[in-house]
Amino acid sequence: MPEGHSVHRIARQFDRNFVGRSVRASSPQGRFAEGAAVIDGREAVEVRAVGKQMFLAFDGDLWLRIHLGMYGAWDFAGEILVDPTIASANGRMGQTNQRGTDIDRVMDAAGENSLTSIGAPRRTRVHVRMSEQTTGLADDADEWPPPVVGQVRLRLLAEQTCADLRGPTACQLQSPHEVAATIAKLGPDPLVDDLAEGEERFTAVVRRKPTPIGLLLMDQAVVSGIGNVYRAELLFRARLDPHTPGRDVPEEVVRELWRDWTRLLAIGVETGQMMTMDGLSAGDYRKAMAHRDDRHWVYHRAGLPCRVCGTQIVLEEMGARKLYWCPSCQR
DNA sequence: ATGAGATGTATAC
DNA sequence: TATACCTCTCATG
Repeated sequence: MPEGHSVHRIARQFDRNFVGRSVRASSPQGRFAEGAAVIDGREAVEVRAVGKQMFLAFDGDLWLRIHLGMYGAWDFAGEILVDPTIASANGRMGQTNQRGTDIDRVMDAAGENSLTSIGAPRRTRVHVRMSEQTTGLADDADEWPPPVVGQVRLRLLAEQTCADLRGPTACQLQSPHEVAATIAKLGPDPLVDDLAEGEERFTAVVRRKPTPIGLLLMDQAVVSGIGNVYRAELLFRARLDPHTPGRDVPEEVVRELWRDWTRLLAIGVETGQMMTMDGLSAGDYRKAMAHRDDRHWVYHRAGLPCRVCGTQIVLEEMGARKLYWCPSCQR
C-alpha cells in the first residue's frame, strides 16, 4: 500500500536488478498470461516511477504499467543488488528484498533495518549484496526459481533475481504513446519534474480551485504520489485546515506545501519509512519509531492529544478516506 | 480462527 | 456516493 516513496524505491530496485537484462515473464495466477507472454524473453531497458505508478520498458517499445493500488505488492527474491540511494544510513540495507510495498512495515517490526528482521516471517530468502560486498544470508538450499506462493499475477525472472507481483490495481502493457498519455494526466512529482516547474504547476492549480485542500493533495492530477498518510501529515505540518478551499490558501503556504512534499518524499525514498516528524532528537526519534502509532503528528491518532497543543485529534471522512487533523493547530 | 481495516483507484448509479 | 477489486496485517476471541 504504497504512497509515492515506495514506488520510487521499487523502481530503483528494478533499475538495479532488471534493467539491461533479459527477462522471463509468466503469470502463475493466469490473469496476465497474455501480457506475460508478450514480455517473455525481452530485455528490460528502462524503468520510470511517476507518483504511485511504475513503468517498466522492454525492447521493442513495449511498456508495462503497474499501479499497486491498496494491496498490491512486489516480492523480490534471489540475488539482489541494493541501490545505494535507498540503502539505509546505517550501512546495512534499505529495503531490497520481499514485499516492495511492505518494507516500511517489515522494518517497523524490528525497529531497525536489520537483515534478521527481514528474514523472519518471510516466504522467500534473499541474498543481498551492496556493491561488491555480500551481506546476505547463507541459504544455498533454496530452490531456483523460488516456488510460487499464493496469487502471483506476474513473475519477472532475471538470471539471479525474481520479482513477484500480487494484487495490483493495474498491470497492463502500453505503447510509448499510451505511457505518455498516462503520465500527462498526472500532477508533478518532485522526483520526476523540475522542482521549480513543479512548484509553479502545483501552485497554479491549487490556487484556482474551490476544492478543499485536503482533497486536492490526494488528487493525483494535482500532485503525484501523496496518499492518505502524507496528506494528513503535510496539512498538519503546514498548520492548515483541510477544509480550506485551494484558492483561499495563501500562495506562500501552497508553495511551502510543495516544498515540504519534496522534502518528505526524499526522506521516504532514502529511508523507506514515512518519516514526517523529522527534526526530532535522537532519543525522541528512537521512541517515535519504536511503536507504529508513535511516529506521526496526526495520522491514526484520532482522539489522542495533539502533540503540540493537547487538543484531541479529530477523525473525519474526506474523499472517502479517513482524515486526521488537529482543529486547534490547523486553521 | 475470524474479521475488520488499510499507505488506492476505477466504475456504475 | 457506493461498490468492486484483491491481499495482507492486526486485533479480537
